[in-house]
Amino acid sequence: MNETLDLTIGCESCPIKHRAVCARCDADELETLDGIKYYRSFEAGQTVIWSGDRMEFVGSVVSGIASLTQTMEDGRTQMVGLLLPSDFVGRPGRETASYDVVATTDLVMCCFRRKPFEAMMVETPHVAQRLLEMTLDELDAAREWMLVLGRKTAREKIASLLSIIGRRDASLKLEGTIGKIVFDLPLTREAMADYLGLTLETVSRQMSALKRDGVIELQGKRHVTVPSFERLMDEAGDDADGGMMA
Amino acid sequence: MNETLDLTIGCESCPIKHRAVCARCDADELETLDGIKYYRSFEAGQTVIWSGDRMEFVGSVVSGIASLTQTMEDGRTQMVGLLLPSDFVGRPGRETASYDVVATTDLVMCCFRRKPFEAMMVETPHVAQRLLEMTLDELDAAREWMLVLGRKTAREKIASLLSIIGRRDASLKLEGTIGKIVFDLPLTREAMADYLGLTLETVSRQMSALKRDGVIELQGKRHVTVPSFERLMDEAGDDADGGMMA
DNA sequence: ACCTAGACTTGATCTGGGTCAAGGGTTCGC
DNA sequence: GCGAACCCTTGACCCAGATCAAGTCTAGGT
Repeated sequence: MNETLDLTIGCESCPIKHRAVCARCDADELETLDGIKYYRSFEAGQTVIWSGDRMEFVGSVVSGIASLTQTMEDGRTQMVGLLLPSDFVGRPGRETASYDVVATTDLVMCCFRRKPFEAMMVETPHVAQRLLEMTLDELDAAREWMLVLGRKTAREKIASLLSIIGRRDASLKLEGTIGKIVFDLPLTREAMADYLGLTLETVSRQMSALKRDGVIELQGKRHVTVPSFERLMDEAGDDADGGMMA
Repeated sequence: MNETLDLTIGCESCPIKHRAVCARCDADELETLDGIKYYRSFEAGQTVIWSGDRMEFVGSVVSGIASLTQTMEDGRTQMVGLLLPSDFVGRPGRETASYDVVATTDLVMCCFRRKPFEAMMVETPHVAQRLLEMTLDELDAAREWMLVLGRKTAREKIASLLSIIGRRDASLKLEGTIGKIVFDLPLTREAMADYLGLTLETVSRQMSALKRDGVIELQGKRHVTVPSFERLMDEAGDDADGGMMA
């Protein structure tokens, strides 16, 4: 786990310990990255980059949450990815962005100018390999989400989202308590709806239903307690260990 | 375009001209691949590999169509990817398969034993980089599909699927006629439903509706003529050049 | 203290697509 | 030529989730 993090593309001073240091070859790539990396901060609601814009940088999320969204001309929007701290943003080798990237909460990103980053990738194969692993993980996540979008009921969708956020949050805090999990929802009801392919009213109703049925407890609108994670997974319709393999 | 194909992982005798030859460095990797590659044939309906099984090989589709599907315990299934000739199958670096891979039509695959293939990847960085590009393309496709699954109506879903298959098919045949497109549907109504998150009855009804409205013509059940590709794209709800960028 | 705005909840009603059911067409083996 | 197995179509009905419409709750701002 820690060894994997060490191979993540990132930077020295991030609160999340992830650096472009390769455990295998003992080289420190930070040297080659210096001068091309910089930080960018965004307020909640700000757009980081618009779909179709020229992409000047790649980078990773340091703190906060960003989301990838696609919008149709008539305004229907679908969130196609949730970027949590340590997630990579951008696509080496492509000139323009394919989706809108929006700061869902206040957000800090660690960026690298794209061209020099691509050059470095060619010279340091293990960075490309690490990037491949990360991309394959994202692909798996996207495909798991396709099952959620295509076949699950509203209640199962909510439970799936809560279990993903809960798991990520718990593992970041290293408090992998079996059973009980506590976390703050970083998304508005509307953002949840956009991620799940629902309306915000349906999200609200199903949250109330899950609360009524004792699957979750709510302190305020955003603070969630899950008394039994197994129960939540069950509601999500996943087999018990489904997401643990990733 | 041709240069890209030359970099695709593949083999010498495939009907599709794709080989692991690197245009950049003039090396021919086939040499290192010999002895670890082999062919496998499957009949329509056969399962290539089950989710959770140990993955002994990676490879690419030579002819026919395979699909990646996920199934819930109660039998609901969602197709999460469609593999057309030249598409890569498998995940270097992972021991077990994440989805069922099913032969949708008769299928021939060109396979490489996974371990030696992984070893080769480490030694020949440009293969890893080509694989990264392909994976990023797949990720884009998966995310585009999330919009289809989450926000589009049944009619738009059908139109989206037809435009994807039609485009792929037309570009393979190099008959990129502007406007009119003719192709054979390689999927049953049920497979279409599984891909679109619909029931087969709804697929059938919407196909009839598109036919009634002159968006498509049907000769038999599977042979499709699209008189105006622009019209089809319009029905799909994409902006006109949406899928062309990929 | 009061006002406003954004985030959320809840109710009433409507509808797109699911479900159930009854066919039709083709292709196979016998 | 006949049944059987698929694959596909069409109709009738139903329901989960969308839509429309009031509200409530909370945090700021003045």
